Amino acid sequence: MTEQELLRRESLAKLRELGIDPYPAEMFDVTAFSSDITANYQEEILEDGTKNRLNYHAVSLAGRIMASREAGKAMFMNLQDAHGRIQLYLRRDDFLQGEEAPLFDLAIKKLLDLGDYVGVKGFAFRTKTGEVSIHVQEFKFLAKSLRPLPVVKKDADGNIYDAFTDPELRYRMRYVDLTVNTEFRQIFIKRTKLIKTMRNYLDDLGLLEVETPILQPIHGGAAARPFTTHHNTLDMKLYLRIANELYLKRLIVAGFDGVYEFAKMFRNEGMDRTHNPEFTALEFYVAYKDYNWMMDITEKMLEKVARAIHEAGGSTAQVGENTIEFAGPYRRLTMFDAIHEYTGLNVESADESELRSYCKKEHIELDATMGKAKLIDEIFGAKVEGHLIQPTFLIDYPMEMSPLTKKHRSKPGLVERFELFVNGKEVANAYSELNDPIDQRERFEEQLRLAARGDEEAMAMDEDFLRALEYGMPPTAGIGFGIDRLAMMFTGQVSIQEVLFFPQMRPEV
RNA sequence: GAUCUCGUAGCUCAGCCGGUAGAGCACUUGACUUUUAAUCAAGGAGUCAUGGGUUCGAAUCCCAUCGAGAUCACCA
Repeated sequence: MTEQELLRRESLAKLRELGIDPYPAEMFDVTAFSSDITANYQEEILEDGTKNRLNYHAVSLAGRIMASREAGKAMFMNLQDAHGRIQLYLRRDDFLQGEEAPLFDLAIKKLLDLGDYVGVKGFAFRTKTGEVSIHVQEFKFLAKSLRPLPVVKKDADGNIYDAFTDPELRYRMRYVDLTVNTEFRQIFIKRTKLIKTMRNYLDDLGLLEVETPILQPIHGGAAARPFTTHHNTLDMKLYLRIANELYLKRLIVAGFDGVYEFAKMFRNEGMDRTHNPEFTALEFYVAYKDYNWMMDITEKMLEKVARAIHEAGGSTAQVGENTIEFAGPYRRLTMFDAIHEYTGLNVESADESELRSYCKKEHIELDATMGKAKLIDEIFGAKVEGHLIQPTFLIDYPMEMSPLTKKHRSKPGLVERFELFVNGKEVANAYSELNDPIDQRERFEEQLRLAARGDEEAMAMDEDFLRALEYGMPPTAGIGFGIDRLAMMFTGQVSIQEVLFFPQMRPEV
């Protein structure tokens, strides 16, 4: 243990010797928050020049002591509660009566440490230097802190000194990060606002919020490597879901005409600043709709989200240098037109060997198993994706890449699919859902052929899902949103770790 | 998985053409009854990520391992 930790444990023991419980069980009645008092405190100057305090004559607040300044027989502290900070003013004379006599000199002056949770009662006033403060009349230890927090100081101009910035420590000890770097709390508050706004919007549309299995015997609905686990009683392999799509569609078969789920997904793949092994998706499915309807709904929903999060209610979000406008309509661009626009290639008429030689020329990595559809996807990823800064619906994908999507109503070889790109990143993926069970079976069989060729991410045949489709699924539109990526965009963050409370980390030694 | 950079006191960092460690804040003791990055005086605190090597001698040079970040690959 470090010197400071040992000293804090000694303080803890001494408090107990004084009969002060450092971890009292009874509740502490909080009647006010720091931010309300600093914002609303009022006083008047009387004719004789004395001050008359107009409100907060008796308040009770609780939080952590984050700074302490002794000034002779007086003391100033900064108390941090969930809403902000307020200065406390304590005078020795106020604590000299009766049994409480040792409280100031011993307990408060010597045994209180930065980071301790305390409760105080007193009245608000304004100090000589103009700061709204609490003149403390009663002081109670609520929880002792046995480790020193990093001390971050800010001067009058707002310059920050000794900021707690090491990303490893911040992510491993988010409790320290958010205690000390309180501005990061806003990211998570905005994230929750994002989810709530979406939930309210879908509820207003009449959709039903549902929960579907995380442990799945067949990992379906997306192309990704899964986490595997084992159920002892059933003695069977189970997968953590990589998607919930096939289960939500079963519920459409069941007769719910609109369902949604905010779902943690798990994918056993690389980690970087936009990927965490577990992440959150919103998927929703609505019967009797198609992907055109879904584009309209997406525009409306994201505009609502933007306005809910934007401080001034605007419909934009700032990501680095880019101001992103979330009010629709968004540009709708076919996959083929997009590639033509940014490369001059006509992929529709080109054959596989032409695409291959283009990729070779542009140093786009390939392998022999890639078919034309996959090559198109690679070219798109390398040449187009990064340019799509303002929200753009990329529509009408080649069928081979989209085994769960309905064939295009008028364009042979394509499917009714769109992905929404914002700031050069995919944030949503939507289809007119394939509901023809015979077509769906053929698509699964094609996936099996890809798997046999060595494609690790090809989808598995799901006989139960096919059985459900055979009973009949109405025409349906469905979409999945990457909530973490949206959260990054709406909070201006470039790393997914900044929008996850507890990003995945390697174990500490 | 590959490459590059980084890991020194509780925090933020300096020291790195080799001679067993420094600063600010935090901490301890003292002074100060309206201070606020409080101030003033004195003091304590480190297995320099871990293990090995080179050397008379390693925080410093070399190798390996662990952890982190960035870029790339896979993916959302």
